[in-house]
Amino acid sequence: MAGNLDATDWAILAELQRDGRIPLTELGRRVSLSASAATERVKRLEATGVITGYAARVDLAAVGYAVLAIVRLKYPGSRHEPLHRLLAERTEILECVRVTGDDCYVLKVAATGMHHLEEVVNDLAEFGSANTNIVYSQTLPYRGPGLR
Amino acid sequence: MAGNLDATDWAILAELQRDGRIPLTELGRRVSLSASAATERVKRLEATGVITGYAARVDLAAVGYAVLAIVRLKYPGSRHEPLHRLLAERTEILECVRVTGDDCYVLKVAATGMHHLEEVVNDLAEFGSANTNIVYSQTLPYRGPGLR
DNA sequence: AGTGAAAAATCGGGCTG
DNA sequence: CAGCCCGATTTTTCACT
Repeated sequence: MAGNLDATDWAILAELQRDGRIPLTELGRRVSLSASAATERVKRLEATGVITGYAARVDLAAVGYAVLAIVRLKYPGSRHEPLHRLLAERTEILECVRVTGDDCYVLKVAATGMHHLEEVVNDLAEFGSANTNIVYSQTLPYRGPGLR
Repeated sequence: MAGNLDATDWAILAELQRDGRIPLTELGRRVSLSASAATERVKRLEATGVITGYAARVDLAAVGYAVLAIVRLKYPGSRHEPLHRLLAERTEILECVRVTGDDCYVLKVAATGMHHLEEVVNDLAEFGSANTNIVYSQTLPYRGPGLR
């Protein structure tokens, strides 16, 4: 966990977060480095765990998930294995974080429609009281750190 | 756009979401396609807007953001421009969705520490009542659609 | 789906502060 | 001594058939 990143490292992170598939030589060009130096930097960022991977961004609506929802789950007790099992089975659950406060978990759920969403929420409601909010629009789609 | 994806398309999406930087020839190998056929498929997925881009995943803690929080913002009225301006300035706000229900917006905020988080929340509280939950752990870090 | 030219990734070695 | 640059070899990409 090297927290010592210079301006060049940040520039590299910005470029790779914007376009994770740019050739390393092109990356070097953009941050004013030779191809091998850029490669070296990227390798180091990967090795130290700063860059954890690369992913294609997929449009949810385009693959049939018309509905996105935020579900807050109040989860009494401390038996968390059943929830983990559900997360493994239900691939419609895209994200799940454990948080402070009254709601123990906040989840992001993708569904093909309201009926489908209802099914997933039913499964979640087995564990505790589920509070669901439908997403109108992604005002700011996820951006990584350091990006404007 | 094109909601007609066959099993091969899904396999391609799964591979590219897991590792967005694999060579197309390697991708073809994994989904039992020739390099050119795989390339063709990927190009089509990009052109039809299914794949919207590629991004490096960056570990927030590793770049100095030790604290992650979910902020729910109750936003009275309908003047949304000031919020958009704040989103543009505060790069610590990583994500923002507009939702149904009492809370108008749900935001994801990364901060270097509690003091930093307080600053960001103060800015947000200018707009309405802000309800903040600190993230203990990412039970399920974001995964794209179709991934197990 | 195969082919060949262009481009990029990889590796080794040498240079500078 | 870490970080960068250069050039040769292997691999991938791209336009065309």
